[in-house]
Amino acid sequence: MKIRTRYAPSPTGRMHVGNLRSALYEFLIAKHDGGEFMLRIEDTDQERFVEGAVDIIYRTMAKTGLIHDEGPDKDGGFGPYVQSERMKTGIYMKYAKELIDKGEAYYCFCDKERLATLKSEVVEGKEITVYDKHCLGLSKEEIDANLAAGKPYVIRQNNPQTGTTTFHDELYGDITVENSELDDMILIKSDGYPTYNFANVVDDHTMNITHVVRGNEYLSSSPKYQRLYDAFGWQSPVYVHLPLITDENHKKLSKRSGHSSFEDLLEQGFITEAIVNYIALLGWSPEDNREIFTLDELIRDFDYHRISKSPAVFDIVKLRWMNGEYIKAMDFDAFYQMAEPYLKAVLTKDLDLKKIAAMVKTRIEVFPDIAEHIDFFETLPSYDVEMYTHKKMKTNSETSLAVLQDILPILEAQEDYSNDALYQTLVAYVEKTGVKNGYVMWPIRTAVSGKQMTPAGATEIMEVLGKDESLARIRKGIELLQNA
RNA sequence: GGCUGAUUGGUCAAGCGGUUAAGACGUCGCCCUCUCACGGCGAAAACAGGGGUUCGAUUCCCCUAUCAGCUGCCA
Repeated sequence: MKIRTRYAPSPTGRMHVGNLRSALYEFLIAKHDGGEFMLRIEDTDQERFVEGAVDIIYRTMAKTGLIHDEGPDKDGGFGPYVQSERMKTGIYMKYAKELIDKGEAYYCFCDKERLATLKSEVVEGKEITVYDKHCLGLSKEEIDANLAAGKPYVIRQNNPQTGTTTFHDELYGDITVENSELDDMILIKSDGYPTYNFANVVDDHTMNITHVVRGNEYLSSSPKYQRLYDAFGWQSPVYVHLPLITDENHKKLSKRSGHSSFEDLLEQGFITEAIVNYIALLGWSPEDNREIFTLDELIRDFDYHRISKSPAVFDIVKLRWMNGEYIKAMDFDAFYQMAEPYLKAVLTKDLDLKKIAAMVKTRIEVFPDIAEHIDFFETLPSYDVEMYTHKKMKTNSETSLAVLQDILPILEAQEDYSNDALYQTLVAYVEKTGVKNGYVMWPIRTAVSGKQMTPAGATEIMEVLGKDESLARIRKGIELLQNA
């Protein structure tokens, strides 16, 4: 039987990397097996629903290539399954009533006031409530009367108070809990919507989901879901619970912890493929030591049995490194297309942007890094004469002044300002005077850039700057050194 | 508090009874070099603690500690 998985987000905001990773793993598990992947929007909480959140999910899935295989018709393709839409068919209520008939669930008419009296303890500001099965004792007549009177109700699961329940997770093994620990959770809310707990089970079964893949935070409520499957007489799916992704403080990622949503990362200059690649490795590793994967390669190599069990810290430093690897591997045209806006944000003069882009390609990790490398092309920054002193190059203010004064006429006479020609000229000068390359190159590069570090050497910079600007900057350097 | 889970260098992570305990990021050093970066080479850096089981435990079991998640008419 083909594997069928689903990504089931609730539309409450941007997709952070934990959500994205769940979607990715669910996609990969299905695709590795030649199976099918579904998208199901879990919007049963009307209060937390955020306008536009479904679009964000949609955009993110499309951009990352996690395309679902099935769903209601939409724009000539497949839309997502949407729980609020499915609810209109009465599916959840139908199944809830089936459970009531079986004695596995019951109507509960308790109001908030009564529930409040059940609160037993306060731990870290959280009140602990365990429902006391009060309404389980209602007679058929009482229930009918309440219903007829239109009294608000919920439907609760009826869990036994003795014995144990066990379910199996592919990663964590058998997990057993005492039934007395199982609260009678609400299946249908008083607004008629199902809770996640219930809708999830009903949908996964009716959609023939074979592998339920979800975050670790559901591990402790899974026994309750297992009881639901058992109550219906349904075969339970294969469970794969994923370890949490945390921030650098080892706390569960949330919308406030940094800027770790997929769209935030894009805005910070990360590449989609690098993000997907990086998060694939956050909780999973291949048999070999490879780290760079395309989506297709992930599909081919992904074995969910190798998913780890312990939480992983989202490390933006390593993501930056990986992003840099992707940038270096890009072909130049694709790189230039993405780099151009960042170049133009800094450079307004008529300069050869492609040459500058090429200089910077191996030096950046994310696109916004470009700015700091190229600002000197636009205007010569003011700099200190100390910059002419470099121990390894054996240069200082005096030697630099001498070199620059000596070289100036040669550069003035030079017609060809291409990198190659300039380099030849300077190397010839170096050989003639018997000094080291750096002894000459350092002062020139300093003069034309005004910076300690540049994305290219002296001659490449002069090539881009052109003869007039290069000479002007060198003269300015001489002046600076003379006045020091 | 209760329940469940996790615990290999700062981070990701291999290992699935016997290893000099991989590799990557980061850090540091060296080489390359017209500076920096790229690239190459190298270094420092880990099995939470205590009991078992075993000829032998990072690997299996128990306890403790720590961390996390759940404990909602949220998912």
